[in-house]
Order: sequence, then C-alpha cells, then structure tokens
Amino acid sequence: MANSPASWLMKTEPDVFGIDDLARKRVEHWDGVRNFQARNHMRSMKVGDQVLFYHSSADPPGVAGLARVCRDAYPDFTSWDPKSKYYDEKSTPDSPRWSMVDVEFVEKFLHFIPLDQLRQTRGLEDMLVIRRGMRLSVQPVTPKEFELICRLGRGG
DNA sequence: GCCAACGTTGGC
DNA sequence: GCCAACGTTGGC
Repeated sequence: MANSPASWLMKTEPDVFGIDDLARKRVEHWDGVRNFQARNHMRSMKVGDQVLFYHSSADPPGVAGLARVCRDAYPDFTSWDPKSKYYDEKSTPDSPRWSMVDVEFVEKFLHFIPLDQLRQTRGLEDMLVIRRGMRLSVQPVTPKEFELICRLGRGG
C-alpha cells in the first residue's frame, strides 16, 4: 500500500449510539453530521481508515474503542427526509449537502480512556479533542497519537 | 463581506 | 443546568 490508513476521531453520544451499540450492529452509517468541517473530513476518508470511537456528553467523556471506515463517503439520506431530526431543507437527492461514511466495529477498549487521561498523557497535548471549546465532531488524528491511545486502551 | 445575533456543542 | 466557545445566518 502506498499510503497507510489515516486515523480519525469521531464523537458520539453513548446515550444515542455508543461502542456497545456498534459492537452489536457491527456496521453503522454515520449520519447526522451537520458541520462543514466535519463533513469535509468524512469526504476525505477512505475504506480502511482507523477511527477512535469517542463518547461525548458522557460521564466521563473519553475514547471507548476502535472502529474502521468500511464505506467511502456518500450522501447522508437523512438530510432530505422531512421526518428526520437531521432534516435540512437545503439538501436534496439531486444536490446532497451532507455526507456520511459507514464504520465497522473493531474493538472495545479493555480500558476506557477518559478525557482527563488524554489531557495528562505526554504526546497527546496537540489533539484537537482536548482543546477546550473545540467541538469538531470528526477530526484527524496523527499515527503517533493513534498508536499511543491504542496502547493505553489495551493496557499496554 | 462585515459582524451581531442566534443556535449548538459538550465539558463541567 | 450553566455557559464558553464556536459555527452559521442574515441584515446591512
């Protein structure tokens, strides 16, 4: 492979859809992203890219496990469904405004990594997710950050 | 194209 | 539930 897979962090509220839900469903489409920057990140994703599965609005928030992109970006069909809470009148099947990818379950971490621990870990200080007020729900992660977090999650 | 008002995110 | 930080919208 010319390029090793890229790494990302994707936020989800576990009350709505958490790592256990993904473990049960195996594959899920990542609908509902309504932020252009986050959307653009998803559009640049490729099948095989690695995903840190992050629980937000949780107690505590943190990284719960890993997922993998299993379908390149395609139109988010909830955006033109008037019954969806993600409905956007500016989006149509002919001219979709929003995108999503499919992700598949990889693993649930043996050790959940709370946001506090991310903050205190040397080597992770540049991560967007620990920047106060950085609300981007889909964000890029460096290979080093990804590997470090995997080690923490597996207890190594 | 500026920027104030407004809505949302998300940690606390 | 609070509110800071940020993105989006819309009047001008």
